[in-house]
Amino acid sequence: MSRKSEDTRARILDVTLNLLESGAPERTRMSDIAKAAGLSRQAVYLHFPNRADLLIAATKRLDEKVDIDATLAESRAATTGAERLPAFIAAWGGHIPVIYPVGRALMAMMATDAEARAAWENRMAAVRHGCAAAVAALARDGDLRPGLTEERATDLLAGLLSVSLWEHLTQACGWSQEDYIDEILRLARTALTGPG
Amino acid sequence: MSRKSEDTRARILDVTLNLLESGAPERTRMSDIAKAAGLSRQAVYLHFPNRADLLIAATKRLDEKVDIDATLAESRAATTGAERLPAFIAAWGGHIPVIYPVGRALMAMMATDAEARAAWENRMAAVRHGCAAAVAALARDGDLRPGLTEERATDLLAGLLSVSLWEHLTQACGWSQEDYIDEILRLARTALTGPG
DNA sequence: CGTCAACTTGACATCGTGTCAAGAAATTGC
DNA sequence: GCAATTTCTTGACACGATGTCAAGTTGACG
Repeated sequence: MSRKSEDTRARILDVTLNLLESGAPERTRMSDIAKAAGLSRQAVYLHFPNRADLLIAATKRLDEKVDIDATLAESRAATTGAERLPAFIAAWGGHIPVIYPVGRALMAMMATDAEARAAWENRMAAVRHGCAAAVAALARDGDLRPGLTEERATDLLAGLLSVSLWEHLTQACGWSQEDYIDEILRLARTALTGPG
Repeated sequence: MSRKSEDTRARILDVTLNLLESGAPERTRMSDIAKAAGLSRQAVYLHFPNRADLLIAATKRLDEKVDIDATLAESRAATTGAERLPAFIAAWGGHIPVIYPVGRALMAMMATDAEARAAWENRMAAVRHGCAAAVAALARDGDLRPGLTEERATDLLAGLLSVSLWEHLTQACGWSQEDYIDEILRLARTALTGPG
């Protein structure tokens, strides 16, 4: 694993992310990626066994770049549920547009590729984990709406923070990111903590 | 257009719906459909120009079968917004599991096929129309939360009633249909009419 | 100089969609 | 009941994309 090989690998991933972000996600065939990286199509296969693995690696690279952990640390710092919920929603909600292009490509592969599906579900499980933590904080404070189990509340919050709903409101309906965050927060609050 | 041709066409559509509903939606290639209908693959192309058109026709056939219009008429009969909202949510929410198998196949095609995308968006526009009507009824009664425009409220309601959210809660999280309806109704009420 | 890793070139297999042409079988019209 | 027309079959083929294989080239480093 020489320096050069690592560089090429990184270049492939960067180029892939660029292609996905630059408007035409259907133009990210293996040959498009290779061309953009200044390589032959086969050279790409020397670094990634298949397209699914390449896309998954690209999401991981993106995570490193934007340091999602640091972003989420902020919400983990909040002690009370009432503070943690908006912090988490702002953090994840703000991260969705960043991962959306590559997430979209992965979601498109899910239909056919089991590996892509597993990778995406794995990422969503991580989000769910964050949801569960926020819900637990609410529960600890006794703020959870009566009759709502923590698990149910987590399901609900994860649903409200799904990429699909974000896509619907911001992409299809044209909401600003700010409006999206505000409305989802309001929704989550009333759904989880009940009226009042 | 003889009787026989119509019959064959209908048989193809029924068989397609059966395949989609019967667990293995990825096993609905043109050849699978043909085999299940007792036809050659090419015969299917004599009735439908391509897979997208076939799936779209299948959704239309499904609509006829379950008479979605009759179902929605019930919600249209409600006069006040407070009555109309739950009626509409129950009607559409109850319809989702019926159209889910074919909707899923169409959604999977959306990534590549522009025609499939247009067909699905067209259907979703119809749902949005129902959402708008329910929102309008609330607005007429003065029940809409202050600061929320009718359009925004419609966006929100359509998002809450999206197939994706239904899929997440009932398929991924295992909620019962009843729990789903209850929770979405509660969410919609608090989101649209505000606390109280 | 020789070796090894990275890369290229070009051919090929596979899968699913969609097309085409020639002919068989069934239905319909007269 | 026969002829015309429609429905369907058989079998071949093109295409686009993924992924594989084999042989050869280039360049760095000891």
